[in-house]
Amino acid sequence: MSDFKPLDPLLHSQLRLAIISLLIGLDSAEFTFIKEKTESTAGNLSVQLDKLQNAGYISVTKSFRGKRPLTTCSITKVGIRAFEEYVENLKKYIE
Amino acid sequence: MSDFKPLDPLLHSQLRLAIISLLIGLDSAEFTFIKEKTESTAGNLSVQLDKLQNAGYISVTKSFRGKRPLTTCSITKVGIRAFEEYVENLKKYIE
DNA sequence: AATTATAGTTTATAACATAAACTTATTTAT
DNA sequence: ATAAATAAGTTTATGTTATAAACTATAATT
Repeated sequence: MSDFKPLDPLLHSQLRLAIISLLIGLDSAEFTFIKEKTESTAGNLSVQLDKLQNAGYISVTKSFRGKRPLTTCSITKVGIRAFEEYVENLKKYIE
Repeated sequence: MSDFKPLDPLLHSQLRLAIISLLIGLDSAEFTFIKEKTESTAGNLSVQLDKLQNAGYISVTKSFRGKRPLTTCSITKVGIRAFEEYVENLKKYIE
């Protein structure tokens, strides 16, 4: 029972894992907030958010605050489930 | 204190993590044993063992069993320390 | 009116993970 | 004795990734 289960490659990435880790504790988060918390560059963040969204792990809403673009993200149920499974599998590697 | 510390890229890789995870519980392990346990291909394993060795995380000894080549690996103190730190950092992401 | 700041997106590139092909030697079968 | 198959890896090729750099568009400031 000490098998190494495959780790979801979408989550086994430092930045995407940090994003999900952050979102799982929040209702939603803004692009700039995620950027600050994860200390990522905007470009990298933009790309990784896209991937998570395409996988259905997060939902991304684009709107405006005043006249400025505002990108808001939140984790989906699919994302939560994927994260839980990832963590479960990962633990076999690190315990 | 919920900062996302950088994750050692050498360990944040499914196969290398599995290798280290395996070796940390053993005195040493043979190439073929690691290959079976991690369900990796020989090529991939060979490459990843090289990387871990170059980083000083494992030591690799090449000898012969009878007339066949025999590659034996074991984790080093540096490797143990790196793994411990990796796990410590990783936990911030998954707790 | 220029410059700087905000909020991102798109593109380019270097590193990576992985599989496929290859090497060298050893058994086993014909 | 020779050919085929197995063992134990290594090397090379390739497709993906992560990341940074460059860019776009608008807004605020000097």
